[in-house]
Amino acid sequence: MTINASPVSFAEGGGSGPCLGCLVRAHGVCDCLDATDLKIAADLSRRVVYPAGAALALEGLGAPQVHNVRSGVARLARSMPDGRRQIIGFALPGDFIGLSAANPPGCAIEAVTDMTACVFSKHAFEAMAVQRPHLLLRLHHLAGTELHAVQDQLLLLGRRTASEKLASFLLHMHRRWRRIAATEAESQFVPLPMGRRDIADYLGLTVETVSRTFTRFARSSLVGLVPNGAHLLAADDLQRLASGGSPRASGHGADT
Amino acid sequence: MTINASPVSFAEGGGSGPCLGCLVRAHGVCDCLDATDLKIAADLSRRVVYPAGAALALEGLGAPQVHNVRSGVARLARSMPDGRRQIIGFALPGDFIGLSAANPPGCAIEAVTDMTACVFSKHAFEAMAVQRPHLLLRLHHLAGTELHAVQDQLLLLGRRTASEKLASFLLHMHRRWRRIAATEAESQFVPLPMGRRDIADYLGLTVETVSRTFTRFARSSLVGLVPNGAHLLAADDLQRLASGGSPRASGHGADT
DNA sequence: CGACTGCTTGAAGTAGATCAAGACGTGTGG
DNA sequence: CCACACGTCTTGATCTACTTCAAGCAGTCG
Repeated sequence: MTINASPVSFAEGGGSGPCLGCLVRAHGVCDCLDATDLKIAADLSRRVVYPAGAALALEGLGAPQVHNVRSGVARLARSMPDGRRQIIGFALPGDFIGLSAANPPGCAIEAVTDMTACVFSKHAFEAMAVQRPHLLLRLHHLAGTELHAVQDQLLLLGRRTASEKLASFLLHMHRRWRRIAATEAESQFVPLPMGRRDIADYLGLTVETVSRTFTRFARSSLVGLVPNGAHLLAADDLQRLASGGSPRASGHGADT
Repeated sequence: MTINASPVSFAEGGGSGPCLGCLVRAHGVCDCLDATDLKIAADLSRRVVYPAGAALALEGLGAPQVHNVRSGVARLARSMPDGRRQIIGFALPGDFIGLSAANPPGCAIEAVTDMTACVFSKHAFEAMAVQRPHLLLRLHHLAGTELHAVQDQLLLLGRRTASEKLASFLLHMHRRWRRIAATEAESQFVPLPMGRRDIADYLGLTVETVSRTFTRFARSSLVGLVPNGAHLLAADDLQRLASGGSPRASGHGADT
């Protein structure tokens, strides 16, 4: 039950500048740093490898560290004493966890897949940030984006039906992945490395409902299901569904 | 139907320093400003009176202004094309709307009661902020708090039952009001100036369910209902209810 | 005083939860 | 290689918490 994998860390600061070759730099906070500052950041951070299931931070304790995801996917979750869990968000490559992002006093952070991240001491990172208006502004901007995203999530959780939730989720993830992997910009494929349980806890549903809704989507040829992902076969129909375009009448002819 | 009340604005900058006497200053962003900066802020802002129902900002358009609530209550809401609405939050006296708070690209902002606010041009306010580390830090801190609050709301909307939602809401509002009106620190009274509809849209429920749940609480002597408010008669029971204390007592230790 | 609007209460309906098997891998060990 | 256990995903049957529909009721305001 409890996956107790321990992270493998290896300091890599001071090398020939690991950040310069960072594949996700353009999408993250580090984009606004010049070569000099990148060097400083590299010295301040350590590259850490987390196996799937590892905990980067425990719920309740404010993490003393901030993370910059290089590869893999993490989930931020908050849960209730009786086990009910709400996933606050998924952190994809390039995402920054801990400051602007979500984790003020306590959100559990766990690796969904094997992942690598740049880890800074929160304190040191903040100290660096206050010196650099560029970076501070970037963080402020990220906080705004974050806030907006989480508001959408409020609307989704409070007012959308199961189908609308799942459709929104697929489109949302598709957009996020596409931003990262510009190579396959045209691809209608959405990687879904997280399990059904995670999706359910993200959308405020049960696994069964998620599974059933996926099946219904597949039967209506809205999506093609494959292990760890989905192909969006009718993105515009999904879009209409997501925004409540066809309220209440979801049956696309394919009944029984 | 459409309440089209227009705000009454009157510039008051430059007077004998209206901010110094501001009753909510200690709770808001302005707390970190000294007399000189307060004067500058006063010159930058105008005091505006909004009647209940007035719109401070429309959904979809990024508001070009930021608001500092002096008195009264506002609601931030986002809604779907078919009318379903989710209230993102309520702004109480001392709350700051627009920057750290919620309103990046578009949340409708409406006055729940008659209210007064200090209104800044977003641009001018930001310009002032970047010059003042104190203020910027305060805003950053506020953004963190905001983010944390909204995460709680995600958990509430996604995983809590109607009773748990309402109990949480009452306790949450009680805490917030108490922080403002230090005078009545001991009071178990919670002002609820917003209507049932607003509460329902905040909690992801219907008016009927909110009303029924209130009635049930009142019958169980958990709360005493009065117009525009409630007395918390058994705050600890409510607290237990809010955190999911009641379901399946004891139970065999299923987890490790 | 009657129209309006917001709150409450009741009865009926339903989306999604819960309970309960099966199907499908996937890894382990013989 | 198979046999077995284990976890995730799917599917079906039933149940229920909340919604929807439909009145009543109490302030409020012209």
